[in-house]
Amino acid sequence: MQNQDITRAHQDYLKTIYLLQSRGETANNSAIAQTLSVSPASATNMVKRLAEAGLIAYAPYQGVDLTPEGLRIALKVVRRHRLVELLLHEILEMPWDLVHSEAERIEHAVSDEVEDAIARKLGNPSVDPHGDPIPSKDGTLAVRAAERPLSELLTGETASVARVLSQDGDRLRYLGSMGLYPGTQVTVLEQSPFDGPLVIEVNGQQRILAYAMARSVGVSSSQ
Amino acid sequence: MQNQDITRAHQDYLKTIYLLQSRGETANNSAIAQTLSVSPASATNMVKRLAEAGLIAYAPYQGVDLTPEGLRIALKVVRRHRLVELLLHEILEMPWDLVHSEAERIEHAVSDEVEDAIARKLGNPSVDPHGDPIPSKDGTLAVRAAERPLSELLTGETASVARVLSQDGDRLRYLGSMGLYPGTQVTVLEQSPFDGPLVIEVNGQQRILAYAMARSVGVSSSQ
DNA sequence: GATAAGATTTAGCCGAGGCAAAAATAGGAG
DNA sequence: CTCCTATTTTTGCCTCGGCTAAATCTTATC
Repeated sequence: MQNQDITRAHQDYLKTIYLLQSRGETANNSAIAQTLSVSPASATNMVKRLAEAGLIAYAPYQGVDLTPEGLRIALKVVRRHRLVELLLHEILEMPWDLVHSEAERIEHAVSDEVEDAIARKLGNPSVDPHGDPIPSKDGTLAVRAAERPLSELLTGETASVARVLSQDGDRLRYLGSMGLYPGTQVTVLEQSPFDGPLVIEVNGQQRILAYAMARSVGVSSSQ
Repeated sequence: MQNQDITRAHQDYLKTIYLLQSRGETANNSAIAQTLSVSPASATNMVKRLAEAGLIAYAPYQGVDLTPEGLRIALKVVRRHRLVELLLHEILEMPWDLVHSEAERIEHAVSDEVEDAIARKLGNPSVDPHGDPIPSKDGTLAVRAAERPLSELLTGETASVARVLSQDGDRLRYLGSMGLYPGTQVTVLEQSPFDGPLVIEVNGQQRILAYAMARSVGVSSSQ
């Protein structure tokens, strides 16, 4: 049907809408425009075209929602993005703070065959290097253990890092430098009041972590 | 300077011009248009823009030639293309007849960092899965042993496959199915006159090969 | 209910990179 | 030297996906 005139731009918009919604934000025009570094007018324009193509439901001034077909494409793009991140990180051994922006371009050049080959090589992984879940081929997401921000752990509590939400290279590198990768165990030793910094223990080392940073680290109950 | 407004289209044209010239053909308008599956008018149009950008030398009706800067970019694209082919074939274990067309898209999404990471992982290879040489980072090509078509071997002569020139998936798969990969030893047992088929021995097996196919296999003296 | 502020949409524009049809040129045959 | 044919270029057009500025709608506040 509307098979293969889905351009890079279409994919980027659909992915953005999906990601905004999946993290609980409303996918309104300004959010889309801002995420894609595009003017609000351009976003409106593209949103109208996506609606015409049957990929989103849209009524002027009312925000947007993915149709089943739009969701299918968005999940495909997200899957490719995260598989590429893993390929770059695990096989090509690139630092984890670089892989996101690289994957942003490569995801659009990956075919079904390459997608399958990467997944096979990596053993059909279910999370990417930041702990974000990878949609399966048929568009389902693995159920994940309940997650809360590291900033909300109780003093003395231990949990394991489930995902790291920042997209910013410098912040990622900083968090990585103290060992806060998905899978790492972390204990909160002390918490300052009024959203102050935390003292945590990671890999036997004590560290101080700003509250804002701790909010971008998701943890789940150990084991 | 003219740093980063080199689009995918620019890269494709420069690469095409380079490849045409490197295999001895003149890079005239029709050849470029045909290779890129584009109308002659579009080719003229783009050629003019590349000339304005200082990437090719061009005078109307006189054909084109790469400037040093244009050559540099073309070699970079070719390098990325062939590295991606190897990545797909050797690490992701995709069949060799698929990797060319996949690399055609991925090459444009690869940054310097990813290029380096692939080369590192593969041990800085100098040829791709089809035996085509990979330009080095500084734009030099390894000197290769003299090559001639398999069709020109003398009866009884043994040589080793150096490269396989076809880009066509079916033909590649066919040649691969009889073991004619770069590196394989091949002996000509018999040749029919008037450009007739050859009888060859590959990996201990006797095979019959059409003259036209034999022309697309380059060989060099064994060892 | 009126209004100001903020979000969204419309209007009109641009450049990249395609196309087809028409015009111009090159180059070989006479 | 002239003419015919094939190639190349010009012309004029189109779509995609951006942009700014202006108009319009929503909504929160009085």
